Amino acid sequence: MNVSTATVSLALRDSPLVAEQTRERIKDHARAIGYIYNRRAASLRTSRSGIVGVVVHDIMNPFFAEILKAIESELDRSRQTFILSNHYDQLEKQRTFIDTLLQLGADGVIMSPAIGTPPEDIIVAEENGLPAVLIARTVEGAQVPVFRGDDAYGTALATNHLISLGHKRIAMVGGTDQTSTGRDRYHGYLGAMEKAGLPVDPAWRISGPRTKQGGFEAAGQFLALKDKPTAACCWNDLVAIGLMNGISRAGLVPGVDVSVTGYDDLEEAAIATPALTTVWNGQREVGRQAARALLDKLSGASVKPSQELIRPELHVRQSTARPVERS
Amino acid sequence: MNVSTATVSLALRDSPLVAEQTRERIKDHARAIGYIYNRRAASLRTSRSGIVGVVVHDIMNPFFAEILKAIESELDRSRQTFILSNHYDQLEKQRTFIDTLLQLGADGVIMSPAIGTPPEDIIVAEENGLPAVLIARTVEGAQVPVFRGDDAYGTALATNHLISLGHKRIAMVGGTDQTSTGRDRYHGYLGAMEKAGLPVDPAWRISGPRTKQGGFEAAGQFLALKDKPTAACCWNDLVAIGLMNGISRAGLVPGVDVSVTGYDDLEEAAIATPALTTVWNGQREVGRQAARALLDKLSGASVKPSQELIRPELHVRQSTARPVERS
DNA sequence: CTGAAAGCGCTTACAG
DNA sequence: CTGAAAGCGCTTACAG
Repeated sequence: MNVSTATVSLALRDSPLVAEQTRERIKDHARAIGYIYNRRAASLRTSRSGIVGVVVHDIMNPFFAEILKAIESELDRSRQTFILSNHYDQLEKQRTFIDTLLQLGADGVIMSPAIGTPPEDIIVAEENGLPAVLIARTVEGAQVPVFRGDDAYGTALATNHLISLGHKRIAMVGGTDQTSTGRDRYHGYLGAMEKAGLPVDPAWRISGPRTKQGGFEAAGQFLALKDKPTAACCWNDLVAIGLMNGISRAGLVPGVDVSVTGYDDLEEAAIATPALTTVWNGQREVGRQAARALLDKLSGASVKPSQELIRPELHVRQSTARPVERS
Repeated sequence: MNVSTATVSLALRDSPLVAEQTRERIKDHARAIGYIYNRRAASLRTSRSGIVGVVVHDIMNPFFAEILKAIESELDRSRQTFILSNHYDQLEKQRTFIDTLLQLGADGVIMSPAIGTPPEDIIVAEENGLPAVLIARTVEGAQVPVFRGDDAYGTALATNHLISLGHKRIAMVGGTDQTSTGRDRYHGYLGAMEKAGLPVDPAWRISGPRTKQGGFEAAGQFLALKDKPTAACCWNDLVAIGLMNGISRAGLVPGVDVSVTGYDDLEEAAIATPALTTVWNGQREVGRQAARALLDKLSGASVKPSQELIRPELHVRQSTARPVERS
């Protein structure tokens, strides 16, 4: 060939500094010998890796499915490789992952922070050249952009819907107060009840469940409540569907004997039996905007550490109806 | 500090070549200045990256959840970083991913190959130093280890169970003949029917659906069959649950009017209404063994390109019962 | 037990 | 438009 490595390097990256003919000749030859570009070497030199990390509680949770898909398609477009990881709400796992990203020289990270994430964890990452963007949950004190749904508004939507149907005793099933999301959703429910002048019995708060299995198991507790509520405002669709399954198993009919609302509007909500009334959470938007914000940061734009709240929408289906007064 | 970089390098990796005192001094100092190990540089030098790629159709599909978790925990133990990707059964996406792995100098790849993967794709990867292990699906002609369930045996289990309950007209809903899995499962069903001397109407094969949504939509087609089958042997749990939802929506009772079997035994199968009779597929074993095999390959052991078939088990629940003869 | 030197495969000024 | 040289941050023989 008789060209210098510099020329090869430029040619392969389509630099106009190389004559078209030379460029083609080099490219053909590269293809012919099965040349494999060594990104480690390039990255070592440029300190850009083309890698973006994404870490959430559990990538297998369908709640994240749409978010991740949106992130994936945004990043694909910018030819960034993305590395996914679960932290299962364990700070240690999250730290190990961030460490790995730093060692690999990742360009940035999108994270749904684990419960108890101190702002320092994020600050340290940023100081070491790993810009971060948060999704779904906030970390107080971390000066980074956050993208999530307006959770308080969303559960208020669901609760108001139940109230307007005539329900007065409404339980809130699932979720935990240890996350900003959990607190916000609970407050949305409380606020709606208060505004309607309805009393709230602390026993109506069944906290904890976050999965279908959890919702299923919570059915027993729910059905055993004295002065049983006529409706349940659930933490998410998984809990709602599990709860409905548990209610069916006990011989009652969800959507008739007990009204149930979900949260997230998973694909599954529409085909559940009965079809689930739920709150659409804008997951796709969350993913898209978070990825965009990170890419902006990477290209040097100054992204201010704002809270972006996506406005949820109520999707009414068959799992909610007027209360049946048993006398 | 006054030590050479060589000493630092050795000290940080706990080499016995460095005096304990020196080692501690170096480590303390590294911590103090917030030293971050540069894996790109190390990898460039050693040509070992500590990265393993995993690519499947869709990581959000719950079928892969247990497999991925098992792989994750095996790889974690060997301190390998794993990079996950979806190929959505698009060869191009799969190729791009393998290319990325090659460029990053990944140590190996575990893949559930996309439909139509030619053996060359795998051979090229291996020749470029990226050993591969397959899960769930086989690629004829690729000399690599494969780990999957014994699909034909599994659907035969389900079909025989239905036959033993007295069903004679049994449909097979979902899946595609374009994958080895699809063909194997269909053959298991066919074989069981034949062995029992039962005729099979080609119209009973409703191929295609692989998701809950797909199963839900297939309900219409199933219920419209002339001489409607009394049972459906489904491609997987998602299809089965979707089908049951569709059957309910049409006013029939799954598990009574129509018996339904699933495949995979997802967590969800046990809490479906009715609880789903299904075939446990040994996902955890598949993931564990595949990861082990790859790690063995990485550590230089010679791993023969065998087919490892995990033996499935039937889990009987409430979605199957004797046929109701309507006269 | 520790240090000086070479080299992994790129990219980027700098010369020509 | 092309080439020679330096350097990114490690690890690994090799000397001492």
